[in-house]
Amino acid sequence: MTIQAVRGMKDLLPNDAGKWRFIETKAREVFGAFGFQEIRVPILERTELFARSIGQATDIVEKEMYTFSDRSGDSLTLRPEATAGILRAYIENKLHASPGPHKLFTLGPMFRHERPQKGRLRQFHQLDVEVLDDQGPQSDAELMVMLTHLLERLGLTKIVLKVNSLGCPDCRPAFRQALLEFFQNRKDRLCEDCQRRLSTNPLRVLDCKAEGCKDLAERAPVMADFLCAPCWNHFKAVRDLLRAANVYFEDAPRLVRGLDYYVRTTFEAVTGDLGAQNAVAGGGRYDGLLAELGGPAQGCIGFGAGIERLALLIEDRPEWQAGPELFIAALGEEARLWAFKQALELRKQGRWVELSHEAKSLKAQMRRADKLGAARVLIVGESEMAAGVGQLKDMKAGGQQREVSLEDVAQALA
RNA sequence: GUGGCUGUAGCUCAGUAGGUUAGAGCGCCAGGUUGUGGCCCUGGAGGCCGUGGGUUCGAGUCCCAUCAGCCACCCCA
Repeated sequence: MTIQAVRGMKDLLPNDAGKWRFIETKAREVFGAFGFQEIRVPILERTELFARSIGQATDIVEKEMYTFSDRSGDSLTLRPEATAGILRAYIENKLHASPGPHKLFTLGPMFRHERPQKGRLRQFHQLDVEVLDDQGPQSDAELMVMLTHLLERLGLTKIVLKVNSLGCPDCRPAFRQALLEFFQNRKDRLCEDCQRRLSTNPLRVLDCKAEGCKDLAERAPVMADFLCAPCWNHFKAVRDLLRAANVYFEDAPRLVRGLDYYVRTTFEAVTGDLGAQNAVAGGGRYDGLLAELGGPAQGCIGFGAGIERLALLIEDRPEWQAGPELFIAALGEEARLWAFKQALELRKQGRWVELSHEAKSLKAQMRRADKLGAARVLIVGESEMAAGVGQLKDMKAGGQQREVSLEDVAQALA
């Protein structure tokens, strides 16, 4: 049997690469304008790093990581998300020694052993952005403004930003307790999964999709009522800043994110066009995590955006399929040799030039030029070689043709 | 990890109650034009019918397993 790709891992073929390039260049432009600098970190880290940062009880750590021991017996895992590695690098390279905030972005593959479906792969790619060493609500707002701006630049308008605050270690316990009591008293109306969640992570009951749980969640206590003064002020400031920036967003009191480390602000960019996978980007504040990993006690916030999911929402554009500037159609040995050399010459000047490597009929060469989407074709046959001229044909403008000197083809193209 | 659906040419799909050489459209190649693409016409190449077993005189068609894809749950990007 022929060897197949590993399940959930897709090839990005040339036809689709244009869209990815579009996403990545737009992202670099936007991130750059907002002062973010690129960082690249390994996709393989010690397992412990993820276990400690993402949270032992999360699905990701419990059952979705690609973990294995290497030849020296160390337990390594393919990164399921980008934040942990960046924080590790930040601490290890003592980036915190210089004054913050540090604005970083990275992009690349992540790995989660889930069952693949639309918009969900085992190897997927994220644009990931982090602000390290900054507590202020401005960075929360700035990040969301930037995300919104990026989505606009990508031509995505049907995406809604959802915002919530999860409070902090000072105020969340009371909320959690209230939630627990509320659901405990109505336990029989929860789905099986949620009954289990009550003991593992009661907050997750809030965004369960089962009807009964949803109804109940509507009437459950909301975090906003439990936020301590600092958290409330922070939350209010963030939302005021978003309004000041004219960013449309919706309060999502039941938005809970899967990773343990989030505090205060969490947000998600959602769409209705991706089936069950409605999030194209998600993030939040994780103030305690850096210290947890042995770094300084600095506030941090970040988000990740799924490149595949963005790509699913973006329509193809003709300019991503641009063809060569020139196709040289040569007939006869002498002309073919000339074409070979001429093509190389033009390519050295940075022009995209194609030609047929086989002696094919003019018709076949023309067809090929058309298929490639060549802007122009230079026809050189035996009589042309003798006369030192070629027929330059414009493939777009109705096939107009004119005679040009073979002495300086580059000039004729200008 | 759980459940449902699907798997036939490069692509999108037909394929009658199991019966001889498996079809179409698009794409590809060639010719129609001694040297001119896109449209049209003609011809051609291309298929271990996902894979492995089984039932049967006979399996693309039925059964089982397996792999992959899709959809939902779960989870999230």
